[in-house]
Amino acid sequence: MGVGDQSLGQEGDAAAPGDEGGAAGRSRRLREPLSRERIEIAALALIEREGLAAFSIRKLGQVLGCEAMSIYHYFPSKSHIMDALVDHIIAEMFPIAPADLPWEERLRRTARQWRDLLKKRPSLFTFVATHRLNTRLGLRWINEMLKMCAAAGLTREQTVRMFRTFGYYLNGAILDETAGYARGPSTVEPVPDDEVARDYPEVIAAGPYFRESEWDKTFDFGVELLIEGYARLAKENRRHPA
Amino acid sequence: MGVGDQSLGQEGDAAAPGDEGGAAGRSRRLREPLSRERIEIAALALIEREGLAAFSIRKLGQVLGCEAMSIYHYFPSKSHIMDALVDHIIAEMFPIAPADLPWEERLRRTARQWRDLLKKRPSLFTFVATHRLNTRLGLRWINEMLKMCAAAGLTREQTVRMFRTFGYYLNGAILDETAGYARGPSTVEPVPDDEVARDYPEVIAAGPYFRESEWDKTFDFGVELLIEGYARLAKENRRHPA
DNA sequence: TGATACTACCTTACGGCGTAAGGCAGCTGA
DNA sequence: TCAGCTGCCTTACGCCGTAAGGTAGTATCA
Repeated sequence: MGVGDQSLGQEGDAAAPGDEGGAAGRSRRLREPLSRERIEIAALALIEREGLAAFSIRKLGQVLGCEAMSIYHYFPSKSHIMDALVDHIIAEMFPIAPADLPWEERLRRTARQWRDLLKKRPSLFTFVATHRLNTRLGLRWINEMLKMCAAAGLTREQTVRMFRTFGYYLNGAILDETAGYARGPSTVEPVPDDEVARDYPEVIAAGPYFRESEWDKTFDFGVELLIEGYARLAKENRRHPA
Repeated sequence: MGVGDQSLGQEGDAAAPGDEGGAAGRSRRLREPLSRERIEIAALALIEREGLAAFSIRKLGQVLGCEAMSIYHYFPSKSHIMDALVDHIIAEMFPIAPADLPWEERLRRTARQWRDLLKKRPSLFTFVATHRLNTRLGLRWINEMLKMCAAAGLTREQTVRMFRTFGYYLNGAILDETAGYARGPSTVEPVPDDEVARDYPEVIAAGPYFRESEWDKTFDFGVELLIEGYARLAKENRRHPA
């Protein structure tokens, strides 16, 4: 896959190669035209296949059967692509949990939904977690979530802190599961097992509950703890109205 | 700062330029010799000054007054440097909160300590959060934290889930404050303010509590909620012993 | 019908990156 | 005196994002 074989690659991937005239313009016809949507979908797939660090515009071009610079006709920079990808997965967070359910259940479902969604795209999530959700779609989602939290019956201030702390927990949990103690790019020189056993007995004793099979339960443990906390606050508010 | 002026840069930065012989070997003497420690400290400073994305071995070399490849004499790769940096800041987490304090207070203090430490190094934290703590020092810290959690009087299983969920919350919170809604590399094309006011009223209403001045309170809100949750679990255990 | 403008995509080139391979000066011990 | 080692430098390779400018095909209008 050197530099010299681009035109070959283009024609090779395409269908119906009957009437090739030989001119560069001809071969362009043979594949589906580019579009923002096509670029985004290919990028999402490439990122999860090769990892965030290995994702590049040039490789994306290879996958799409075009030159790297052609992509810049649809997105002004790589950052703009990344932004579009974040938006792409936020779109999958709609519709949110039905409004006729109790707020506890809605929160639970949203937590699960967000987690399931992002664990399908672990590589992209390491990007999502360290960037903003300031797009229109992101704001819409935050807006809906704030309404959901308001239904718990807390003060406005408590409602916002509830939204924030629940989000903290969610993202922290997913990040840990995604890039955490068990998977992903780990320390270059890990500590040998026998040394761990000798020097860090608590870690060993905790081992069974660190396993991936326990992640679901640990995640729910925290979610329920927080929901109970919010509910308890709401009950106190009712007992001592401002 | 082109490529051709390396040797000039070396001699210019150094002290005591009295006896320069002119040979390349001479000028080397004029600056402090390299060492792992010196490289780590320069790297930490450079990362916070220029950001994680802009951090490179070549720039690190410039700062240190040496060629990029000289650094590879002390670290086999950039990844190894990053690992050393993570270890460097974990070292600052010792000593942990005194063991004679109640576990609630120890947890509170550790939360604050971890948060204060990482907020001083926001750029590095975006790396820490998405990587492992599998070094000896990291394991030692986890080991101590597990002991701290065990003092709450929960079952072994609950203790581990407590450790995990508290860590989820901590890292999620710090990450959000570090790369969150208010700062850092945001969306390339932010939504205009008047559009936010029109379409996302809940976000506007929540605005006052999203401000940076509220972050401390929001952080503590979540910490206390979790600690109360753990304490309540412990009390239930005492009422219904296994 | 032919000129014009626009769209979609390609070519070339630049400066930066991590790092493999190898060189070379100065010191240390034999 | 000389071998070997330490500490650092030189060169080069194949990546990267992207600025600048080209070019073929299509649509529009005279």
